Amino acid sequence: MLTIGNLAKRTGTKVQTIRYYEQVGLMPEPGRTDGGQRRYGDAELDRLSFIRHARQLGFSLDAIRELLDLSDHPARSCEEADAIARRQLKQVKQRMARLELLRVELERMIEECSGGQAADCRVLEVLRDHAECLTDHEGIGT
Amino acid sequence: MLTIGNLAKRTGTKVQTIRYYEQVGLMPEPGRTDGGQRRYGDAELDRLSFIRHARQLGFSLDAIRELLDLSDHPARSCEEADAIARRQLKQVKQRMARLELLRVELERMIEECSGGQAADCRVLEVLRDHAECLTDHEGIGT
DNA sequence: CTAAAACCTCGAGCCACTGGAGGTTCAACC
DNA sequence: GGTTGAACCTCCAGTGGCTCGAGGTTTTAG
Ligand SMILES: [Zn+2]
Ligand SMILES: [Zn+2]
Ligand SMILES: [Zn+2]
Ligand SMILES: [Zn+2]
Repeated sequence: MLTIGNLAKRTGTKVQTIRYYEQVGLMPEPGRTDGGQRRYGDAELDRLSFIRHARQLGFSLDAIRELLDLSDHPARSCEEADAIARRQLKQVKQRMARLELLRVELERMIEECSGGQAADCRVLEVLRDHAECLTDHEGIGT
Repeated sequence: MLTIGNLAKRTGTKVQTIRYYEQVGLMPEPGRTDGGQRRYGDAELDRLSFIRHARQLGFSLDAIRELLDLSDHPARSCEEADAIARRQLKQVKQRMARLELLRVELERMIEECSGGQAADCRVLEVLRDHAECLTDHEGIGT
């Protein structure tokens, strides 16, 4: 029987995160001691490892919920699992493509700035005027 | 004089976002009509365009605050602006590197799955056991 | 003058955690 | 068996960067 702290250590998770997963229904409510502390068994260790691994691969908690559900029903078709993974891959590729555009623009403006006063800063100039950019950047951020 | 709606249209921003920027001190408190509605001039148009463009390039609102400050003080050195841009570039590169690792793992597990039952799904197998992965993925998500 | 489009404020919700306050339980040691 | 201190508990708030909705007011075109 594992305490929540030991489960956390074994899976590289924070204690609060485990309680959060329980709260949102990703982890089951575990058994408790007479004093009310959580105690976990091997099934929960496996489940949390699965969740953490899927998170590291970028899956959302909603996606993980579905994946766990499929993993719990071995007789079902794996079509859905594959579809989730393909969606995830597509998203990753899209993000990479957008980041690549950002990289190019950032590198260019940094390279072109020769220092001095803010008035002549190439970085600030480009930010003030998108016409200085080579590419469009639809969407924001990431 | 621009209404908030027109300013929004011209910059590709949502009205609520403009109000949010005002709330967090990125946009100044504009003039108001007698009835209390916001009215903007060209300075605000420029400022919001700057903010939006910087957001498209992935800068955080905090970074943008500093960049705006420098842009407002042309006599200052541009060292700091360049440093902010370099930090941003570094972050972009790091994210791309991490996404590339995810891409490889996702592609591999999708390719190796030959369909059928969830019991034999390669996607689920890999999620259950990180030993099936080729790379480590420190950090989570993105 | 009326109708409807656009504006206003305030509050909550999103994702996936993370941190803290204030209190209780457990385990090890003497 | 008692003491200590680490680990646990619940509940609440905050993060970033918006986004939406309710319920009400102002503006503007016809
Ligand atoms: Zn510069
Ligand atoms: Zn641009
Ligand atoms: Zn499969
Ligand atoms: Zn792995």
